[in-house]
Amino acid sequence: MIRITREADYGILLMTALAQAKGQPCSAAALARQRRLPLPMVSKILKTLTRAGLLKSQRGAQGGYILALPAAEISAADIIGALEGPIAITACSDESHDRCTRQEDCEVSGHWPRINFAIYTALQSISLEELSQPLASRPVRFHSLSRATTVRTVDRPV
Amino acid sequence: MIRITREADYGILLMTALAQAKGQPCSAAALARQRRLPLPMVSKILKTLTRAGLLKSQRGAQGGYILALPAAEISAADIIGALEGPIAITACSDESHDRCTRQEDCEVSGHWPRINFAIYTALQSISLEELSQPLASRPVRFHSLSRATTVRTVDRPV
DNA sequence: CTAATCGGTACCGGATTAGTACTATTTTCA
DNA sequence: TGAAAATAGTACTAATCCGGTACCGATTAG
Repeated sequence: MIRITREADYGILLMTALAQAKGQPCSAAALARQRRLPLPMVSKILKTLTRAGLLKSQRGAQGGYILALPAAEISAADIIGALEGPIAITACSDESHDRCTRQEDCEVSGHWPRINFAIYTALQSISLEELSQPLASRPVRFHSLSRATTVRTVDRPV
Repeated sequence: MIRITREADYGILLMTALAQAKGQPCSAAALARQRRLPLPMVSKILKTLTRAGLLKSQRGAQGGYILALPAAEISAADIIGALEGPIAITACSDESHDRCTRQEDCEVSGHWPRINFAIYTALQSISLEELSQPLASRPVRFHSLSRATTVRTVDRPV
């Protein structure tokens, strides 16, 4: 399973909360209560998102965080990217490519960027605005994605 | 950064090797040598891919592995899915959804499937055949994906 | 019957991540 | 002017997860 860190997971939860607050500043404590997440973690994440330019912070009493941009202009890729660094898959395809000493033999190395780009595009096509609209009809349950018809997979217990 | 396990990474390397071998059975040892990967790991991965129906195995002397389907009919999603389970992001969106006790408060929970589906589609659009063609022009270096224009991210040292 | 090869399970060490604690800085408000 | 509220930053710890290994059983060719 492709994975992102819990930090990014929480990040999306927090950003949607802020999007729904529509301009009203929210303190880290209020957000943590609302989403039932550990406060220190929430603080940390909000700080990172602020440094990334996705949030604006106001210190002092009555302070808090607000979105730095309209929700429509923030994508899932932005949020995840801010919290996890550049969106890229695999040890072989990020900046630390140097240590991949078998580059010459690694015929696919040049192909990972294509895969990464596909994923990046997919994530960028989803805006925070969409994510923060409580969906009307109850969840279409995609949870186990149907596999390709020609192929069966084993379902590992997770 | 979004990550897959090294298992899936190796899996793609091995599958491309087998695709290039075009029907000629390859032993685990031969593949490990060719790709310079640790043999036990290679064994493990090939076994999993076989169980998933992507490879056929032949035991005994002169045995080995071959693709179970034409390379054009195998996608990156198939390979990654076989090695990592269903393609899904985050603890909150897979089968073990039960343990996500804050489901009611979690407005986005219904949206993860959309994100997952986008990624799944992106991965499925890339066939093993494409991946195993040594690309003519040397790698377009996407390595650091350019971020959204409106947003700056901190580059964590990886 | 022997060697080669795949099949399966159990286990360990190390890296990464989640989470915490503490302190400094800034701002509001009485 | 001082106290309280809130963010900012850094350093640290504990637990989880993953890569990798070892070992033995099963199967087939010659």
